[in-house]
Amino acid sequence: MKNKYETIFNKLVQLIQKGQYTAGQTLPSEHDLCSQFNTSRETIRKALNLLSQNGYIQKVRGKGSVVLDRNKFKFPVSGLTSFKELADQMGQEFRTNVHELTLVKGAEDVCRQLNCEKNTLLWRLVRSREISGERIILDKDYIREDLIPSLTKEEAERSLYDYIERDLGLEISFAKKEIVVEAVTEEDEAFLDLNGHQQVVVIRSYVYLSDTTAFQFTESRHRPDKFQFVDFARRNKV
Amino acid sequence: MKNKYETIFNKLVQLIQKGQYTAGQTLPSEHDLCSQFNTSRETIRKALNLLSQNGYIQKVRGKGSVVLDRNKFKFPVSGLTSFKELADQMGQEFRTNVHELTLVKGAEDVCRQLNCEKNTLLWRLVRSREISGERIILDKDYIREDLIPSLTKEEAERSLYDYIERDLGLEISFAKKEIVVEAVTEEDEAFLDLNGHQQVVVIRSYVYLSDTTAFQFTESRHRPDKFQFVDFARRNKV
DNA sequence: GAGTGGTCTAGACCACAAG
DNA sequence: TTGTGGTCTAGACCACTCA
Repeated sequence: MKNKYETIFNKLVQLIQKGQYTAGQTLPSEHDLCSQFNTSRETIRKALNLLSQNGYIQKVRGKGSVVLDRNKFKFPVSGLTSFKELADQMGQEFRTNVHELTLVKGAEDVCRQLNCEKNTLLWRLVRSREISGERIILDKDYIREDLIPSLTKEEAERSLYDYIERDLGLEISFAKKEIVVEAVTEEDEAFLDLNGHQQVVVIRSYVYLSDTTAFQFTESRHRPDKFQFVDFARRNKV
Repeated sequence: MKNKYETIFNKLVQLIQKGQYTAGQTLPSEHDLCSQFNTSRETIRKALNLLSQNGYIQKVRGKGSVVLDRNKFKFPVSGLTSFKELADQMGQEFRTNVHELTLVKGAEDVCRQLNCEKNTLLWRLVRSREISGERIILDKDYIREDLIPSLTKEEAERSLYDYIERDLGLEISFAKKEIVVEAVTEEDEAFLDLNGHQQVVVIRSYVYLSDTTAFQFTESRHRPDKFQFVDFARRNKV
């Protein structure tokens, strides 16, 4: 809540969620919003761009900012949504089991992805995720020890992102994700309730800090019947 | 090539691809770019935001715009990439087979998604996609006939997006995609080379025009061993 | 302290939609 | 014709990085 435009964005999200503006209506014009929030038009436009990027509105030239039916879009997962955020959003009961938290010397392929020397010390963190009593997801994380020197089972059980961003003050900047389908491994069979499934959906993520260093590689393995990915794509406009 | 900032964006992309600026280097400062392109700083910043959104650079406060190693990110599929664009990008040989192009009365579920009355006339288009001689992808499209009155097999074999955007002048604005894994259907078995796979990866897309009307629903069914999805996510900044 | 990007302002002109 | 959003300008001040 520092930036003016983020503050305005948050305020408008609240209003939309409260039903002040409903789907199909238009928001007040940019000119009006300037008066309401006592600010310049470019600042209002930044706030509206955030709304647009998050699927709240669609801007139509000559008409205005049309409020979208966000229920149709459920939740935009594209982005850096963590398991905790996701489970919170869906109102599901969930549990995290930490199976392994060790320091290992990074294998060649992992280190290449993390842009560090072979044999750099890495945290290896293996967690299974339980929703409604079933172990659905197996998360394997590799994290650079030189960047995150201390890491405990308790922090891993809560949320890694919370710990890294809130407690350590590191800023996560962007991530690349890759989704493929692969055959199950022994690890999958050991830690997941597979219900006879032979394949899992694998999401590999590379997470980067705001100084462009890669610091984490995650492999998230999902039972296919419980996997869903939602992406909300826009055409480029700035 | 109308907008100044898009022109500058395209120019900078060219320079990066030609190796004028390589990974790890920084671009000239925003101030310098203002002089070079004889424009204002906000305009330069819009061009740089496009570069950032497309994974070419990362901006670091106090330092500059760092050029990223885009090979590491291959191609960002998140967005409205069509099969043709994708195949072009990957330099693969591909072929499209049109199996069905008919006018049908929309079933209830499809019409609800397309935000139109039940029994509205819809084009039903079924295509399989062949890469290196294997039929890997089955695309099923439902398109509102009132918006796209004429549609021929030839257009469907080329690129639907080309036809809609270039020939009809309609502007595609945004899309929602959902990815799930499902059991194979009889249609899959008829039109795909499944190689014994029992499940397919299903991408359901809802495509919207710039006036917020939904006009297309697509179900894209992929053989799991050939499926890959790459997503490039950023933190919100405007 | 000099240089970088991040935010913000108060204008301007344009393209487009709708009455 | 009026009102809308889209683009663009020429400044300003701030926060951050690095020598």
